[in-house]
Amino acid sequence: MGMAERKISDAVIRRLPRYHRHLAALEKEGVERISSRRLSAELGLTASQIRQDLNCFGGFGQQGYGYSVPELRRELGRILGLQERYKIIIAGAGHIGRALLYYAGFKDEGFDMLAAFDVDEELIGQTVNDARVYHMDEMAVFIKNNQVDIGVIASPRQAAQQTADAMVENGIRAIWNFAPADIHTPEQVHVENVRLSDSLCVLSYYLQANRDEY
Amino acid sequence: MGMAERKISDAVIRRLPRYHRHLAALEKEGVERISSRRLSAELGLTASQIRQDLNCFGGFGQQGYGYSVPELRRELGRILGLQERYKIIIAGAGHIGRALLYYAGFKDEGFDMLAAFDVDEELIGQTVNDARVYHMDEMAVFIKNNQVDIGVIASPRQAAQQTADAMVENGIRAIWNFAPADIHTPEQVHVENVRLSDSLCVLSYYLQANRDEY
DNA sequence: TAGATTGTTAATCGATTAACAATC
DNA sequence: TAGATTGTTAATCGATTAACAATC
Repeated sequence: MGMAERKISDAVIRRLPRYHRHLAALEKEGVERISSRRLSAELGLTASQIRQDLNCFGGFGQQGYGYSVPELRRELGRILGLQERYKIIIAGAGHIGRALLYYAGFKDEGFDMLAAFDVDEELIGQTVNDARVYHMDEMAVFIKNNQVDIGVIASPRQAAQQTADAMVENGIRAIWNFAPADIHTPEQVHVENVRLSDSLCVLSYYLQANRDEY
Repeated sequence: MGMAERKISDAVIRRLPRYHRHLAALEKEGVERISSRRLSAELGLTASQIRQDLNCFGGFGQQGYGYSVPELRRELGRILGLQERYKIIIAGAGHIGRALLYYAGFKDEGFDMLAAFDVDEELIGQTVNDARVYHMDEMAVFIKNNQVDIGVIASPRQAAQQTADAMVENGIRAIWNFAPADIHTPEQVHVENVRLSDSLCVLSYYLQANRDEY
């Protein structure tokens, strides 16, 4: 694998989970096959784009027929690495951190939330949906001992970079960042930013832009 | 306003909050001016792109000098519509909905979380960080009476489209969607999707892709 | 003035869309 | 077979980057 395959663009990767999720829903409904045309209508994309995206990874369809829903769903799951289980820890057991711990859907999708870390003595020692909250100082050792795959940053903005550094230092290669900060990491570490307040700002922009159209 | 101005691309809009946030931080530190070059290094973009982006809205800089941090911050705030206050309601008072109600930062940025709505009798009547939880049936009237600007969908996947319809019907033109569903709305309504599990899938993909490089 | 840095045009790059032959 | 729909190449479109004259 890897090597000679030409690089898949990030734009393509970001559409794959949508395909996967939609196909999973179709599969549940018992739909057996689907054309790129129908898929495009349901997802608000073009059929051409969907076929291009899928053909980055192989020809999963059949001329005149379309795609087998269960097969395509399975292939997308494999491409996304969803057959694996991932170990996750959360830095910051505040409201967002705890909400993530409670979200049961993640476990079903292969993501195990092992523990959270905080500096607030009130929170330390608590158990949230089977995950224990430890003192932040114990994070490094925990990551190493448990071979954690993904680190979530749900700590305050000021602590974000430091937290990321500690995660990277202990072998984490994927960071899910909820702090409104621009985190710098070595390039082999993938950072996925969830910038909640940025996305509210975008809503604000479009509300204003619409208002100005009169 | 509006009219003749050529349309600003969504890619540009999505960078504006990052500029704004970074400039706000610089301003707090007392930094008075900054060049596109330095800004680009700190944000991981190119200087050229930053100048292009800003010049969609006007020439805020000065040759040989750069940009005045407070002035550019102010201009970006105005462009994003952040001088206004926005009224928000949340459909779904589960863990995510409540975490959003608790996030104090939003209020500071002009976003007032007025109320939440749910069908769970246990939650109805509770007060979360000054916001009351009402029965879902009361949402429509509340939106109309209070001229709500932004509707947050933090309800289960199955209820998402129906919730969105109710919001749109009652005049909401901006939706912040946390449900893993593709919501369809009239085009004048802006939907901002926060697809948490999609972004976990992207992390999964990159973890696997890295693994395969050996 | 000399040096720095913008605003802006032109060049490049990449992503999306269109088109259609292949084929089920 | 006829109709449908893919896989794939080519055309288009848009976004990013480079370059540099203008100018503080």
